[in-house]
Amino acid sequence: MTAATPDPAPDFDRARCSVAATLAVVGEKWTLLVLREAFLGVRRFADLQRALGAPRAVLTDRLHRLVAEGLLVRVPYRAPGERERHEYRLTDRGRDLHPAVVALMQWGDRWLAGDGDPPLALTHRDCGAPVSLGLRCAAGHDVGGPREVTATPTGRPAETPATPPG
Amino acid sequence: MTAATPDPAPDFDRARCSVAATLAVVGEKWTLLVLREAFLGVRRFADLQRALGAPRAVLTDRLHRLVAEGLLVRVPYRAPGERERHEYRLTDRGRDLHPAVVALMQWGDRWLAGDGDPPLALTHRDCGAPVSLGLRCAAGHDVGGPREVTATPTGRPAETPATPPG
DNA sequence: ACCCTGGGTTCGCTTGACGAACCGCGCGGT
DNA sequence: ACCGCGCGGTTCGTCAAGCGAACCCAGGGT
Repeated sequence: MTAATPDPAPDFDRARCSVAATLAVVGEKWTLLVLREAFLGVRRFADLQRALGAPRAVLTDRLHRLVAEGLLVRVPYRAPGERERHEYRLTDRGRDLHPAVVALMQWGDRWLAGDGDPPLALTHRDCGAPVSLGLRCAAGHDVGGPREVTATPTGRPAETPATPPG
Repeated sequence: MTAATPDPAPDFDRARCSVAATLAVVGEKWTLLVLREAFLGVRRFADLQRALGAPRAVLTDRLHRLVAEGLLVRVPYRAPGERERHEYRLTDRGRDLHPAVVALMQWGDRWLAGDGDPPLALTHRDCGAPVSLGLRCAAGHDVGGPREVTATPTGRPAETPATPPG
C-alpha cells in the first residue's frame, strides 16, 4: 500500500469524475455564494446583489446558469402594489447541495474564524441542537478522514483501490 | 415566517461569512481538484499535472498558494537513483477539507452521473461499507436539508433567526 | 408629468486561464 | 566529458472572465 512505486494515482477516468462535473456546474466565482444566500432564504435579484456585492452582470449570468442547470427555478410573484416580478427558488437538485455549502462553512469556522464563535450558528430546527456534517459508513461508524476511506474506481475489478497514505 | 415582508435575508455580517472566507482560499479554478487528487494520494507535481491536465503555470500557482495557506506542505524526498525533489502533502488543515470534496462528489454522483454507478465508490476502510456524508444534530437526529436548519448570526441576541421557507 | 424600484444589458478595463515553448538541475548512460 | 531525460518550474502572447459604472425599460406611486 505505502509502496514506493510511482503509482499514487488510481487510474480512473478523471473526465467522469463527479467532483469535476459538479464544479463545472457550481465552480465559477459567486455561484456557491448565491446558493448560500438561497439556503438562507434570499430569493430576489436585488437582495442577492445587496448581500453579495457581486457585479450585476455576473449575478444575472450565474442565476440564469443555475436555472438552466435546474438548481433554481424562476418563479413569478407579485408583491402588493407592485408589478409582477420573478424570484429564484431552490429546486430539490439545488437543495441537495446544502451539505457542500455547509462543509465549506464548517471548515472556515474551524480554521479561519479568529478564535471567536462562528459568524453563523446552525441548529436543528426541531430540537435546537447544533448541527454538524460528518462522514459515516453504512454500518454506522464515524469516518475520521481520507485515510479511513478506500476509493475504488468502478468499471474495473478493483485491482488497485486507492487508499491514500496521508 | 413565510411573512410577505421583504426580510428574507438574515442581516449578518457577510464579510465574516465562513463560506466566503473558505472560498477565498480554495475557490479558484483547479484548487479543489488539486485537493481531490491529494485525498487520493497524489503528491507530485508531474502526477498532478497529468491527472488534471491543468496548465502548468496555474498548477504551480495553486500549489504555492495551498502551501502558503497551510493546507499542503512541500516536503523533500529522494526516489532511489534520482535527485532530491519535493512533493506536496496534506496537513491537518488540508485534510479537514475532505468532507467538502466528498460533498461535491456525492452531488455529482446523484445528479450528474448518467444513471450508472458513480465513477468512484468510497468505502470505509475498516469495515468495507459504503460511506456517505450527512448533516446530523448533536442530539443524533439526521437533518434532511436546509429547511430543517436554523441559522443564527452570532454577536446578536438572535432577534430574527433565519429559517428559509423553501 | 415626473420619479422610483427591480431586473436587467452594455461598455471599456483589468485580471486570470490557456497552451506551447523554454530553462536548470542532477541523475544515468556512453 | 558530454548527452539526453525527467521533474519542477518560468515566460510569453492570446483569449476568456470578472469588474464597476452607466444606461435602459416596465410599471406603479404621487
